[in-house]
Amino acid sequence: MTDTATPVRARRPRARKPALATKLRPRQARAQDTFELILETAGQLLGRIGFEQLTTNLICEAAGLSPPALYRYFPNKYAVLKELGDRLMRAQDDEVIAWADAGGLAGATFEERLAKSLAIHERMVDIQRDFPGGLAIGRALRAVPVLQDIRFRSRDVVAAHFFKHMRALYPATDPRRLEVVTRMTIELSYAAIEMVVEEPDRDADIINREVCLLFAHYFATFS
Amino acid sequence: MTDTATPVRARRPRARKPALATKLRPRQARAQDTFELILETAGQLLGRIGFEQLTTNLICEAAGLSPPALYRYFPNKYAVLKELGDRLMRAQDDEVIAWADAGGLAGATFEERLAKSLAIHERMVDIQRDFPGGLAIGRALRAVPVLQDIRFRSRDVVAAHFFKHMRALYPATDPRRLEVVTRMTIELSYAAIEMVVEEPDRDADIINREVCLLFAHYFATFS
DNA sequence: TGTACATCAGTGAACGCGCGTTCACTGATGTAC
DNA sequence: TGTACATCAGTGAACGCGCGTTCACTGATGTAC
Repeated sequence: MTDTATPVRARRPRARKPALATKLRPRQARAQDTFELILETAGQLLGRIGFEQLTTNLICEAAGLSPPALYRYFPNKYAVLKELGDRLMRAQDDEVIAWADAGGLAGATFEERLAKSLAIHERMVDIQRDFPGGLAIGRALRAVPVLQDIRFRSRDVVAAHFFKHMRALYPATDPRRLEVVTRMTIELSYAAIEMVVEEPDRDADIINREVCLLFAHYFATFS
Repeated sequence: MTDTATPVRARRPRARKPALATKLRPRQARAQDTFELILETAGQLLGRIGFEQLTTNLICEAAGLSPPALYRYFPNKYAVLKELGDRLMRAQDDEVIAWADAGGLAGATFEERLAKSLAIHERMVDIQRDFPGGLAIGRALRAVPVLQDIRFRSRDVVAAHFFKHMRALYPATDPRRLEVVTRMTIELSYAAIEMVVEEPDRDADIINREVCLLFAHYFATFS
């Protein structure tokens, strides 16, 4: 006879996928303020304690709100992180796509191309640096499985725009190679931006410049 | 009169610094196996669920151990992560330092330098890919405040070795610039390695090659 | 222009769960003689 | 070579805390007439 008691089912260690969508959107001005306060507080906390220590209760306490106020808008802390991540990515994407569409990748001389890419690179650094908890958010987007899609999608959108321009600029290059090169460049740019953001200021300028030099010399070999 | 009740002290949201050192080192063969089992299980779980969902109880359950067995060796889960991070970094550092000390950065021709750097790059990718949870560990080293020092120290050690060789190879370059360039290159290499590890195989080879091309063309401008 | 009502926004207090951790213990291994 | 003892290794069971979350409620804002 088998044991009549229900056998202990080993809990399957799988990544639970928490809901990420915001719940109610605020309708009144007061509610909009609360919504923004939650995000800003979360961003600041994130920068100080890292996203792993971040809890909904802590956000509420630091924002001077009661927990149900947060739960009115966000189902859990991942939804807060997602909203922050979306905003950071969108802020950077909008800027860099506009730059590319305005011919940022093109340039008659090496110096012109270098100057243009340096300008956008510094702009990206500024955006991430000024965003509350920007560095921590960027890292969370890498490290938290449920948030990774945000980063991938952002990268893909930017890559698609870049690729369009790259093909026009380097028509003799194998498109497949060019596509991978574009994605790789964007990925490394993200890494460089994060490096600069966490770097003491005295080195930041050198790194910015050298990263752009690195890419410029590389692309000079394309045709 | 002030209230006699102790005022509620707002908890200061600061990153608590958990102890990271391992406690007892295993002495008997059986204990050594347990120690390794904990690390291997943690690595595998990490790859599946991410380090935020990782708990000591979960590691124990998956390893078929009781919690006190883990606590015999590790004071908390960060100590487990630290040990994993140390091992991954050490595995990569040892290899890349040996490569540099054997003249990996030098080469008579562009092609020779390219081939050498491609070889070490692929080796790094293999190490991280074969390491259980390697990708997740790499990300945890970036994203978890208490673990960041491991990555920084690793990067600095490698950078110091590289710099020694770089100065010899490019004596006409401002040492300060060369130092920053070295660190930046290493940082971007890490990012590229992570990108390749998470990339579908078909693109991995292209990315590997292009990253090395990127660096090779850049360094070709130094003297 | 005021009033009644509907809806929106936020609170106080508590809950259950599971995480990190520990206690008192048993069993396994090593060693002195 | 066997035995007694010390130390090492791991278990079962439980703990307290705090996290995520919810309930029933009050107060604020908007709107129909």
